[in-house]
Amino acid sequence: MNAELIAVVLAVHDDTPMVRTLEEGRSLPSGPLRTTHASLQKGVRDWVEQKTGFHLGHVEQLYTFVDPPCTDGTRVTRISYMALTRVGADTERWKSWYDYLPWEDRKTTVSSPMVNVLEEKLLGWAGRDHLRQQRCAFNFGLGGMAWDDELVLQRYELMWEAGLVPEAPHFVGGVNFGRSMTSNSRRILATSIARLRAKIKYRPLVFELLPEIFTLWELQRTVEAIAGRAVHKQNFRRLILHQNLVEKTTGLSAASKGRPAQLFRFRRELVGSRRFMGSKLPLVKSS
Amino acid sequence: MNAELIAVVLAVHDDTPMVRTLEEGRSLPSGPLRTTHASLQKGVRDWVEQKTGFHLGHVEQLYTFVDPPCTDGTRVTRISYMALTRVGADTERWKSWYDYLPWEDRKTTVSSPMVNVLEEKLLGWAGRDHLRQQRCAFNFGLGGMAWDDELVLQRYELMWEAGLVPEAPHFVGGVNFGRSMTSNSRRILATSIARLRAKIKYRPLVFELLPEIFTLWELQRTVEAIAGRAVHKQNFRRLILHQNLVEKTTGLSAASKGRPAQLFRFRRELVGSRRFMGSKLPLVKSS
DNA sequence: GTAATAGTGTCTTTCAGACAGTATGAC
DNA sequence: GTCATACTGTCTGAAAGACACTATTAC
Repeated sequence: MNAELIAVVLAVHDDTPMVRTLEEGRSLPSGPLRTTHASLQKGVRDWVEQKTGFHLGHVEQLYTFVDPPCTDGTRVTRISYMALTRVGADTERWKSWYDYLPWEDRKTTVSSPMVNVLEEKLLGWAGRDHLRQQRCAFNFGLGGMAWDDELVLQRYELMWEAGLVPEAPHFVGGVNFGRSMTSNSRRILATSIARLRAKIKYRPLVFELLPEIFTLWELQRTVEAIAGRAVHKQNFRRLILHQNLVEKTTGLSAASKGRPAQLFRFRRELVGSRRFMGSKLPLVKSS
Repeated sequence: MNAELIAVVLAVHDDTPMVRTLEEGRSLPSGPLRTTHASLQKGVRDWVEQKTGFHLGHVEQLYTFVDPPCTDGTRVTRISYMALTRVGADTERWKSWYDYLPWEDRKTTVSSPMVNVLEEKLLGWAGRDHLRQQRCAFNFGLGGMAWDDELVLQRYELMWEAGLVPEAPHFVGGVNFGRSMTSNSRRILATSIARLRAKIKYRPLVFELLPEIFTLWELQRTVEAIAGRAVHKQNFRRLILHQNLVEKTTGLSAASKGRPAQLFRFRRELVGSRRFMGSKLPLVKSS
């Protein structure tokens, strides 16, 4: 056994982006590549679907790394994968992304006390170093710079470098920003979120996280959950409808309040022959 | 030895994007991960720099895959990397990308006989299958659809599926579109080109392929070589200059013909704290 | 002067972003 | 009717895209 597969299994449940975890949320599911597996991707699908019973809608490779060599000279290769699924209700083992990376949720935590402390600590680490200051400003959207939701990994790595996460050997202690995980699992989670956030802007991946039939408002809330940002409603609608990637179904949503919404279906046959929303989210200015 | 590193070493020489090859251009350099290597990336740097003497400016992981298991149950994990360098003159071992993927060079080969035959064969394969037709149109920019320079891998895979490359087990024979390579090397090359084309649009990677001092025209020609497309000169200038990522140097270029050009230097200190050209190339309409 | 390349100014079209208003349900 | 949510139409300002023009060299 020389290759280990790590899976970041993601779902969105109740407008919260969730990740499937083990050991009270301290690690990610992983398993060895078997000789019966025809490929790495098939290996991931196999044991995740077997173990959890979930159907994985989209599986994609993230990153490969090696452990330091064992005494006998062999070393384990670890290959991380992102997988999207629709079920995410088994709430014991599913945790919100933002439990681990709370600063990534700009929808609710902008200028929260946590973020204020975080920015303060970062700038303290930067000190008079102009380059560090620039990196902090760019990656965390400080000093008037725009927040870039795709820089998830860079932000985690900056936190690591600054010793603000327990995973770092030079952890300064004090406040804990989000739950930590064993070894580099939180880093892998960050990689996965970054990839997903980047990709939903040009590939129709959101639909893997939604039920077959959905309203535009549900679609928007799912995108917002993933991006961690509020999206401009009317412009989002315009964008989606101009793409012709969704089509109306006959029904209407059961509205508890207000006017019932039109239901839509993803035109799945167009995967592989269409782009999606032209690479940008229609954000609202407030963020 | 259970992990093998494969390197796609790229450079741009004389406005031609080059890749470093072995065995008369039929394979890519590769080598085993040693126990002395602290990480995969260090491993790649180590043996490429040792073997070739080139300094690698930027190294980035591409994709990992496994061979079918050996009789003893072990299987080799192969991890591919893209590496950028500035030297690319040892012309024996360096080949143009477009020798292998000639249809990717839209600057010179749009509506060439080769492309015409290629499109014809693709549509022949698609037949009456509407989905296949759509995929061909989308990926190869047929029927009025725009050419997307980032779909390098998708195009190669479509060629493979259609049996138009000798690497495919169901190769239909006849015309060879570009040089083929052993095993899946051409696929890895395609992955690398796709990654680079995508990334130069938002990260300042081009400068790793240019000398320290360059003119805007040289910068543009390097970008064009990579993207395989002609770029609108004035709009490209505007884009670059508005980014503040390059600064004038005192000198002027030695002009053989025409007015000498201003020389520029990349503000390397801004890597990691800047985007680059806002995610789009200013193309010229003719393409 | 011409040829050739470098560089500037500006017009037009497109689209992101924002706003105001109408429609349809529950009560 | 009010409240709440769904949906439509349109204005504006900032870029993308395109075009016309000036500048500086070699000959």
